[in-house]
Amino acid sequence: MNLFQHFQAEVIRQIEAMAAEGALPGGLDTSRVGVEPPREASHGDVTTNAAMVLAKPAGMKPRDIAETLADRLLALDDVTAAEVAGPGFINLRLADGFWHARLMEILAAGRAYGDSDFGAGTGKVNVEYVSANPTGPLHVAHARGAVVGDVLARLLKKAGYDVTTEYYINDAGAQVEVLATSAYLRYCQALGEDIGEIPDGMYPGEYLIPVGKAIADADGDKWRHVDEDTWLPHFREFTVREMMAQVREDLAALGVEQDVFTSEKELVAAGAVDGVYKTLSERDLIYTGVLEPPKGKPPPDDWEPRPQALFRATQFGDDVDRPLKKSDGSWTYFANDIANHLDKYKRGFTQMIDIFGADHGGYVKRMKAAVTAVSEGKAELDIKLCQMVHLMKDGEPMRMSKRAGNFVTLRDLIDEVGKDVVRFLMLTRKSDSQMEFDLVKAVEQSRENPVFYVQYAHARCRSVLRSAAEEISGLDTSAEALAGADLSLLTDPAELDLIKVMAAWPRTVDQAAEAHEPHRIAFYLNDLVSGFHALWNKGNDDTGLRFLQADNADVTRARMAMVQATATVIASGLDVLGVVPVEELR
RNA sequence: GGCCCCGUAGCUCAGUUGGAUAGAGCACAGGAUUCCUAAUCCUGGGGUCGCAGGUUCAAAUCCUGCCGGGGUCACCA
Repeated sequence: MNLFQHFQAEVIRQIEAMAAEGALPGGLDTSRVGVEPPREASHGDVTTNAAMVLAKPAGMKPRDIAETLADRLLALDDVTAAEVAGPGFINLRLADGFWHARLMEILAAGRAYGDSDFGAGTGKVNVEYVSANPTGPLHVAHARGAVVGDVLARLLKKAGYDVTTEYYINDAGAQVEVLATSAYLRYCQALGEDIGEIPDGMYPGEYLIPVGKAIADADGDKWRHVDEDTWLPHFREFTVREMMAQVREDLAALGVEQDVFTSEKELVAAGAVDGVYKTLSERDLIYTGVLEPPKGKPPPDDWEPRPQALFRATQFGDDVDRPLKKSDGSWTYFANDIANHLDKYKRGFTQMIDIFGADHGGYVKRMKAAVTAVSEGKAELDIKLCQMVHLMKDGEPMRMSKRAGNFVTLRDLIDEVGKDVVRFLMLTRKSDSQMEFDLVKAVEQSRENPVFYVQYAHARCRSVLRSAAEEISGLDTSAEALAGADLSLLTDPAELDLIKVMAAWPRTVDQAAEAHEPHRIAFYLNDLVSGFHALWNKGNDDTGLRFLQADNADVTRARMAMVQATATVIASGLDVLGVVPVEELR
């Protein structure tokens, strides 16, 4: 239960009742009435701005509305206080029993706690991420986008959205030709020829050596004595297939498995781009024009003003119209990507989310413009830009040179710190902020390391539950048994505070999903867990607060219910992050 | 030069889509362990929310203009 949503509905019901009694004008717009946690915990459990939002349209003073509304809210079940404060806030305090009921809810729901129907019925959502060139293994720069996309998708699913995850394979460009040629060199090498240095512009990576060898093993020297036109298609297809297999393997190692892989090449071959061109032309959204060279900076050496087919992106908010064809007559990447997004629209997706690297920032407006155009405004595209990740080692920046071939692959990173650490830490910043990723700090076991901090709390919960089962005979610590505990024994403010954080989980899920901000889950977990560690340590000063009370089975049972619930909510959050909660730390 | 992102405590960052007296961690100063893992916790100081206007009951948040950092700018993806 999203308790804030629950009380929002109550507040609106009371407003309508007031209108019916003539205490408020009828037909007021309640869409801006919000129910939120107060900024200050001392203000209560939930707060509403209703009186302030309604004051103007109702032609009344906020405090007058607030007084009446507060009286009505006080009469509700579970509300123990309703105070008017500040310019017209109404602060509610809720009964302990309400919080105990939330604990029951958690025990009953298990890790599904926080699942909601928030996004149900809003249409199909497509999340596209990674979408790297199949020209080599994924490297660290892809890690952030992969995690952000994957966790966003999991988050949206938890919030009830109908989600499909997708990888758009950029297998149609010139880079793929270069890749095939590079693989051909390795093929010659595998046949025993001396190929010398890999020429500039080719892919020098060693990962192509096994590809060349595989072809040599399979086909012998049959490609050695034919024209490039003959061998190129085979090498292109074979190598791309190999690279994609590796990409999928690397993603799987990160815990990422996408539902749909769309090939740019196949899209083009199927005539999808021609279709887009035709449709847009018919709607007069394409014309032949000449672009101006960029101002401020000297234009590229080979710049020449030439007429080309332009999409009227400016009609949809872009800064300039964008070219659809290259000088050799083939489609631009953009043209193909329009077809990609139209294809998604045709497959029924009205909400699309693309995860891009920050270097594609300049591409955002045109892609949004294109989606608006091809869907005639019926589909929405949100683009999340992931800023750069700077790899560090114990505080020192790690300089990576792609030319020297010593760039760090995604696989290297996973092997070094583990997939769960990569996944969690990538979400400890909002995606549009740059971040540092320190290989040493990532595996440190200290308060500074949020992954550890959260895992430690979960392990502590499990540890207490194990100890309780051992030390108190006859104590059943299964969730089912604990659901029968007398929770009214949980009365300490510190205990209730922890339960309140747990009860905020469903709202966190809804809000993070709506905002498309998966990092909020990591921050929530940090908050939750710090509440748990704090309560744990209160037992140092006050032994009466320890979870385990050897001489009081009833209290222990109630506290075990709380500990079990804590572990459950942590696990529920880690599930969204795709991180496995640990039973113990070693 | 255009566009996009960022600018919040000494440092690293949150800030619930416009709410009340702006919050954490690190660092600094002090304190807690006969105990379920002290791998943790508690207390304290520390701020012109880059600057200046504007919008309104209310702005770190929205608008405009500057300043600083990063990214990007036909035909690559």
